Amino acid sequence: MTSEARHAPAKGPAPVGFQRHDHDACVGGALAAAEALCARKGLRLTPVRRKVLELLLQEHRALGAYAILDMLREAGFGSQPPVAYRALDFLAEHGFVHRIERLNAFVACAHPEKSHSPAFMVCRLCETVAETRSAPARGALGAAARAAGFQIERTVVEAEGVCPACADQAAS
Amino acid sequence: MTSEARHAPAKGPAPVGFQRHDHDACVGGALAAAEALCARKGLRLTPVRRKVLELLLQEHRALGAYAILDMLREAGFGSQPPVAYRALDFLAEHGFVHRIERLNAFVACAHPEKSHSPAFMVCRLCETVAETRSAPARGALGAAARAAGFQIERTVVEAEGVCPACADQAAS
DNA sequence: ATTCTCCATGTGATATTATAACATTGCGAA
DNA sequence: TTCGCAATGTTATAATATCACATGGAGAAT
Repeated sequence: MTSEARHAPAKGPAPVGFQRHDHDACVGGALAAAEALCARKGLRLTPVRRKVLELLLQEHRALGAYAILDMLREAGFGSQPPVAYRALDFLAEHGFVHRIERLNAFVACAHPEKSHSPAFMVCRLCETVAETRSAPARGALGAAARAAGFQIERTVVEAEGVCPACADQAAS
Repeated sequence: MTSEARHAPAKGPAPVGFQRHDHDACVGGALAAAEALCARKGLRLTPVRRKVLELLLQEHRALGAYAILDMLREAGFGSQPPVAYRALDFLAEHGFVHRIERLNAFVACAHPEKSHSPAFMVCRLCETVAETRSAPARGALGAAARAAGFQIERTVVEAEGVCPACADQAAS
């Protein structure tokens, strides 16, 4: 047995889709893309909003609103909950971040360009989150909804399990 | 426009799968089944636990822990949060109720007999919840998980939208 | 250029959801 | 009997989220 039953949740930038990658380029690119998108759509990516997005991109995993709030405080922004929640609401509304219901936390969107129906894989050990796409309304759920006359507007799909890194560590 | 934009959340027993049905039989049957199942598995369906299950079956929609707690108090049980949470934890662990992450609330399971991977349809107007089955690990999500080496243990699938009753009311 | 309006932000207070920690009780097994 | 254990009760507190209202700054209307 290893000395910790649970991994430290914060150990350097975590993987996207559990893969290592060039993180600085990833963050910079995503921020630039977000700015371009906001400019095109007439949205205001204000300093707080930009900072929150940057923090989430930097971490590359789900952060709670209060963790974000702490970081905002350190960066010189307001430090009351609504500051964080408002920025998160804006970013989520426009698809730059997603809320992970299972964790009451937020994660930067992996492909904010096109609107999509996201699905997440959440590691129960290290809380890393990977995003993928889903089409839940296409399968059994969609059929049930049509049968019941229920109009689906949005779907929450979150798989809980163990990521490759934690599985390796547990096996060792 | 009707006089209320949002339905009252509590108006008599709400539908299962949005259909009307014989509710007393439904509650009684489910309670009896739960007792039988507990007896078979050596689980203790104590008075608090039974009461919580009964309340959820009776309401037939998602209730928050504190709503349940109020009802427990009225029924003469302990009135501190752990009383409700512990009963809910037990019931959820053994599949008698499900937690709706989107609402931070709980709903009685529609088919507790067999273990299953539930999916929910949650009306954003009246908060009625219908349960169906899903096989999310079978589709795109499963493929992504296999590709990433992620081991799925459990899935949360919740569709948010408008139920038939609310859609009718909005159209009228 | 002034004023107006709107949206974003800042702040204090509070609501809602959830858990920690510890005492007590009651039941079945040793 | 008494031991152990699981369930319950209770106090306190943590974590998450929203309300309400004041302030400030950018662009439009005048």
